[in-house]
Amino acid sequence: MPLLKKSIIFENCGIDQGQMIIPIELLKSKNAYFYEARKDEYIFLEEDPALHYYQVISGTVKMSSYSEGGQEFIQGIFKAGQSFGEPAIFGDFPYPNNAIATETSEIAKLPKESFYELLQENFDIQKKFNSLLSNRLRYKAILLKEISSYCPDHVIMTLLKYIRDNSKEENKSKFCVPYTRQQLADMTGLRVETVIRTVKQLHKDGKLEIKEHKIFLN
Amino acid sequence: MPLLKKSIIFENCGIDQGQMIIPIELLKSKNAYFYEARKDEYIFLEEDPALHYYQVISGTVKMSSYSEGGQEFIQGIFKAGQSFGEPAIFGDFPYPNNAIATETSEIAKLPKESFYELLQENFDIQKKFNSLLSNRLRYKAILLKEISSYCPDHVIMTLLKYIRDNSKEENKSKFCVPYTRQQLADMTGLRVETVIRTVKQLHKDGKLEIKEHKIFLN
DNA sequence: CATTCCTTATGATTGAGATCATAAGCGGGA
DNA sequence: TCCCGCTTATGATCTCAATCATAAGGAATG
Repeated sequence: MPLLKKSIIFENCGIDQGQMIIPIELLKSKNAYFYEARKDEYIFLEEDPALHYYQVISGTVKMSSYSEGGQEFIQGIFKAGQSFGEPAIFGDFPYPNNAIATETSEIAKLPKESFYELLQENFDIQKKFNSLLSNRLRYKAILLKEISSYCPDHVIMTLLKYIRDNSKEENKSKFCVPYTRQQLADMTGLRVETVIRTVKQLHKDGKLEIKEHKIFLN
Repeated sequence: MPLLKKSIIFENCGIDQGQMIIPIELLKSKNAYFYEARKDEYIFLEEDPALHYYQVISGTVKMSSYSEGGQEFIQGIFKAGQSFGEPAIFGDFPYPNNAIATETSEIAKLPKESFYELLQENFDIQKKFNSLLSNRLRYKAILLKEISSYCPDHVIMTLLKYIRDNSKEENKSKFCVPYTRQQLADMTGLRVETVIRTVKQLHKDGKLEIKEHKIFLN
C-alpha cells in the first residue's frame, strides 16, 4: 500500500501541470532528484547553505523557525506545485528557516547550478519567479504592517482575506480556510488562545462563518 | 543656488556608478525621465497602479503607509542607487505603500514597458533584481519573526545589526546608525518611547554605544 | 532673534494580550 | 477498544508596552 494516495511522479495525474512553477518534465530533463519526505521530516535546516532548488510535487511543506522561547513562527506553507527556499539561492544567503514536511510529500530537488541553467534557458520561468518573489514580498509587507498595528482582529481578518484571495479555489463564496488556529497563530505571532477568541468574536460580528469549527469567509 | 549640493544628473560625479542598480547611462538610453522631488513630496501613492520603474539618483525616499490609527509603518528607506516600487511591477499589483522623498532628491522614472525591455536586454540586471527581491524578502522575514516575539530589545538589536551588515559603510567597527528613534519605531511598529527606553537599556547592558544621542554598534 | 517643529527624554497609568490552568471533542494508531 | 496527542475552548491572572503628559535640546526658517 503506497504512503501517498496518488503519486504524481509515477502516475502523473491529478494535478494540472500548469500549476507547477517549473513543469515536471523540465525538472526531469535537468535530472532533478525526486523523493518522498515523510510527515515531520526536515528538508533543510536554518543556516544550511542554499545549494538546491526545491519544489513540492505533492503534499505540504512549511518553512518556520523557533524563537528562544521555543515558539514557532511559520514564514510560509507550500503546497503542490510551489517552490520554496529559492530566495536563499537568488540572494546568496543561508536558508533563513527550517523546511519541514507537514504530511508525507513528494519533493523535487535540483542543484543550484542546474536551476540557474534552467532559468537562463527559460525566460518565461525567470519572469514567473520575479512575480512570485514580489508577491511573497507583498504578503510579508501586508503582514508586517498589520502585526505592528497590535490589533488581533484586524491582523487575522487581513490574513484570512489574503489566504482566500490567493488560493486557487474557484468557489470563493464560502471559502474554507485550510489552516488550524494554531497555524494562524504561528503565522502571525499571536497565541492560540488569542486566535480562538478573536475568531469567535469575528464570527459574532458577522465577519466570518464557523461551521464545525472550520472557518469560512465570503 | 541649486537645491541639491551635487547634481548627479548634470555633473555625474560623487557616486560610484557601480552602486546604481541600473546604470544612469542605461536609464538615459531608454529615455528615462529624471526629475527632482522636494522634501515630503509624494512620488506615488498606495493603491496607484504600478506603471513606472523608479530609482533614487540622489537623496532619500521612504515607502510607508498608515494604519487606521494614523500611525506610520515604514516598509523601506531607499538611498542613492536603489530602486523602489518595482515589486508591484513584477507582481502586477498596485503600489502597496506611499513613496515619499524624505529630503530633496533626484529620481529616475521609467515606464514599465521600457523597464521590461531593458531587463530582457540585460540578463545580469535581471539577476540583480532577483537577488535584490530575495534580500528584501529576507529582511522582512527576519523582522516578522522578531516582531512576533514581542521582545523590544531583541527586535531592535536584530534590526540595528541588519542595518549595519547591509550598509555599504566600510568602517564597520563603530557603525553609526543613520536613523532616528522615530524611524526605528516606524520600521518595527514599536512606539518612540519604547525605542528610546529600550535603546537606553541596551546601552546600559553594553550592547551598543550612544554618543551625542547617536547610536553606534561594533 | 523668536518661532516652530522635530528629536530625545522621563514618569505615571492602563489595558490588552500573554500566560497559566483546565477540559471537552476528535482522530489516528496499536 | 483504549490511549495519546492535537485542536478547540474558556476563565483567571499578570505583565509589559502603549498611552498620556510634560519638558528640554537642537535645527531650520523667516
